[in-house]
Amino acid sequence: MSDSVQQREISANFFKALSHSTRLFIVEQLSDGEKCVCELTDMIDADMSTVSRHLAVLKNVGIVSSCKRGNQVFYSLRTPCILSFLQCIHAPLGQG
Amino acid sequence: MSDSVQQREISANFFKALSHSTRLFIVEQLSDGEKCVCELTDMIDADMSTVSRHLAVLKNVGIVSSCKRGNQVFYSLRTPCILSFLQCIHAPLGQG
DNA sequence: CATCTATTTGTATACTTAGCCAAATAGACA
DNA sequence: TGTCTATTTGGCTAAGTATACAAATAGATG
Repeated sequence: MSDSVQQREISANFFKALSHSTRLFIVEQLSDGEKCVCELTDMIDADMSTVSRHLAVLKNVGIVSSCKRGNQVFYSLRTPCILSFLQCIHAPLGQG
Repeated sequence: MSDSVQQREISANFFKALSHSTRLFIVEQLSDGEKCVCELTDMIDADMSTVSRHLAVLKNVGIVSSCKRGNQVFYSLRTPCILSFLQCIHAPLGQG
């Protein structure tokens, strides 16, 4: 498989991870600093197991990383450059 | 629905449109200038109906626009800023 | 060690997406 | 008008995704 094909698959998976509003919400929340699953669950209208699965999706593509302390798992944003993406998207989409 | 909730849905749909390697390929091809469906179909190992549906997905979220001339439909990139996204993604993902 | 809290994973269900083939549509042009 | 080419849409199937609930796991603490 050529480099560019492989790169497109990586990018596609990256975008797929961001293609759910709950996961975008999580990314936004983590831009303030790390949060544990239970804190995020308090903010999201979904079962903790669902939130955990969303976090796993983000982690799989490298958008967040996790760190266990005590019996809590803290997630943090590994690629803050996503935040500038988000701002960048809004502008062009609004233009037409 | 609050503005930010709505904005997240828009962004999520935008990312969803980019979350398929065939569609990323199309975006790359269109960065060179407009192409008709048949040209794209020649480059992609899929039925023309499939390519047409991918183009419709991109058009729905405003990533491409279309223009009919004769009996051909030409698609072009409306948000070239996606190309800088793509470059931007690769860097952070490679970092760990 | 028993048990409590936080998290993840198994499983089932409902929904969505991708793909193909075939049929419909639309323009060009004899 | 009839027909050819380009494109889109209908309908189906297979595969993937989101979600909840329940069960399993792991650390903390009595």
